Amino acid sequence: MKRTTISDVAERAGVSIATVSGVLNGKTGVRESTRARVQAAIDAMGYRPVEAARRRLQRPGERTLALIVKEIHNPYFADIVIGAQEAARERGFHVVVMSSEQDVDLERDAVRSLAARDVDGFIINPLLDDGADLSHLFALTHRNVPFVLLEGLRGILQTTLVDVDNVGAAREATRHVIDLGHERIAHLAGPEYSMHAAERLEGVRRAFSELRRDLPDRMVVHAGASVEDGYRAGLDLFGPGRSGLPTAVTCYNDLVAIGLMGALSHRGLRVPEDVSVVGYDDIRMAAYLPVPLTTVHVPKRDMGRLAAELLIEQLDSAHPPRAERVRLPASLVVRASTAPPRAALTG
Amino acid sequence: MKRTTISDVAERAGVSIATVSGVLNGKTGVRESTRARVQAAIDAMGYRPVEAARRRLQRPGERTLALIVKEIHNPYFADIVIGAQEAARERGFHVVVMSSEQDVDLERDAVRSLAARDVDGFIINPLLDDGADLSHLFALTHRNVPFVLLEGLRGILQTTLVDVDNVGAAREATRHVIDLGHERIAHLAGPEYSMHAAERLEGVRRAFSELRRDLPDRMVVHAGASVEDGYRAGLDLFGPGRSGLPTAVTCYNDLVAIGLMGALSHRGLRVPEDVSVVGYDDIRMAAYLPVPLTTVHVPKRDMGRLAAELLIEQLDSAHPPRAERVRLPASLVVRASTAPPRAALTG
DNA sequence: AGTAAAGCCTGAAACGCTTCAGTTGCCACA
DNA sequence: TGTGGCAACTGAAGCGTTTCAGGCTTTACT
Repeated sequence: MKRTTISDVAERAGVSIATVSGVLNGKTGVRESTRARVQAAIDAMGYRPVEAARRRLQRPGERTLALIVKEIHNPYFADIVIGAQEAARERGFHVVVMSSEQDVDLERDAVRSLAARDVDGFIINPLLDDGADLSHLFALTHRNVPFVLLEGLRGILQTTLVDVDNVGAAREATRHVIDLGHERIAHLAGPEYSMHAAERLEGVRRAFSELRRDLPDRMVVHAGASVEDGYRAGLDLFGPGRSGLPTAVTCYNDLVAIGLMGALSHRGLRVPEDVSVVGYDDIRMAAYLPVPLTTVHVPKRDMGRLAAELLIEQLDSAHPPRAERVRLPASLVVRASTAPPRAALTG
Repeated sequence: MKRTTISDVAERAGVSIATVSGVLNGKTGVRESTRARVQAAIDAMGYRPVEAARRRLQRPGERTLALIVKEIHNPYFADIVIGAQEAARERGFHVVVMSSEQDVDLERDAVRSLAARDVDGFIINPLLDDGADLSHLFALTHRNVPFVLLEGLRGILQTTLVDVDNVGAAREATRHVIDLGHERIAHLAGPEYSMHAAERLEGVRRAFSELRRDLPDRMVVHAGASVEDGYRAGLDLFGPGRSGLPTAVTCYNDLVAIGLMGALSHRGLRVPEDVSVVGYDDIRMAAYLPVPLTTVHVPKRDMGRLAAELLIEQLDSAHPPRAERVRLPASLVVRASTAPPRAALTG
């Protein structure tokens, strides 16, 4: 069964396709009786115009940007979306979002399907897994579809990257708890193959090595990126029968920190009295938690804005897409979840 | 400056457009030297194929669903997205997300722009504001683009609606705290023109009226839907110099409840000892909070799945889109944030 | 050297729509 | 009755691709 087209409708209504087109587009100069007849045919046949045939083929059409995030649940991305949407809207663009949910195949699929839908440009927070098959990104390059990355290595791809100095910020966060007097500090690291996770872990390591201190392997646990991951890791880390418990924990992100705080509470430990907790991202709720979270503020909204702006700039200018790396500032905001360790207080 | 087309490239490379098309699509039967020459022309001119001209015009193309949410920050929608994405993927569809951010114009725009991009169907959580201008939805009906709603009145539109019994669930939640012995119960209601908010408030009212009890106006505050809204409302509700403070608060959603708990903590009040708190939605983190949240579990993922399934069904079947309302079960899950009031305990 | 088979490339139709210059038919007016 | 004007409609071109039946070269064999 072939799809019903405008000529099927025209035939059925006994008019020309031009008339049907007129009805479809609310043009004047169609007699009411004709309009009704055409509309009846449309309804009867369940006709639906093929938009592809109108759009770019005839009109300039609206322009849209696609934003591909790693996990739709993370408020980190929500703010980036908001920022990108703002900037895009100001320039007459729309933003559609797809989530790869940490699945490389989904990411690849998303890029392909959106590219086939004439999306004008992409903002992608890519999954950088082991093999790092970036063919879908190269395909974009190949077809002159511009994109901006939100995570990744410079140089790997000839394109723009918007991010923050994760190593530096994580170092600063770790330094904060060290300076507070903590000795046993754990780090709940993010997903294995995430560049962000690697960078933040590197920052933690750097804070230690700078002071010629040691970060024991057991103090680093790869937890994941969700509240539940943080909760699980926390329950485990502070499990019964454990000795040498950390007095401070830095987390991959705020979600993990929130989960950790839940676990601590369930273990009867208090924040910050018993354990100091540091997050990362500064998601909106961080400041409103029962114990406001000390965390690294990442200018997510600005990142979204900037990514969209740079992308649109590339779109409108000629073809040379510079491979620049824009680093926005990120810095620690100290709230109530960190304090000197009890030992230091009483000692 | 007109857009570069395939024939511009062909001319420049000194070949026919068919050859360029071949190169573009990686067809075999193109000499390496030719391919290189064509590719050079493509690169030099920054040529980018107009996807609209290929897609539906020639091929069947991939099918995609659009999901329009009210606020990208609410994890409620994240779960719906996940569910819809799962169901869609199983059936070979993609899902793109747009957020209206509580702005009717944005919603209208989103629908229009996506419809123009040949999205096959919509799942929409519509904004039902005062005037309730639904013209963009009628436009969809008019063009035979099927859609499923996640909020709204039956009958207003001839279409499918997937939701839960908000009135019943909110009633149950309120009943829970009443049964616990609370007398002074406040409700942090959602955004003014939200149907969900109205239904939930109605449920609260019903719980009271069934018991011939009174719900004073000052115990109902329209707070909004975010953590910050809950925090603000909480700070205000439990502000200094206030008397007759509530001993239990039911909230529009979990985010608001989280904000409220933050405010209570900052006011030196404890949950549930001083104040019981009930949320709504059962977002993922609800169970992992320091004080696990008593809340109404809404099967968000299932709602997403179901919405996608029903939509795809409509897509594949003939044209009669039944206007059915599917109600999924929602029920209270009692966790640690609710307890009998102190008075009741000591009394 | 002649020819069949391969390999490479092209012309033109087709995809489903919009648009616009006409054409037709009708009515009002002189 | 003739003329003009207008409203309603139509035919065909054109949008940027893909596709496919050939056509022209080259290669490989005899």
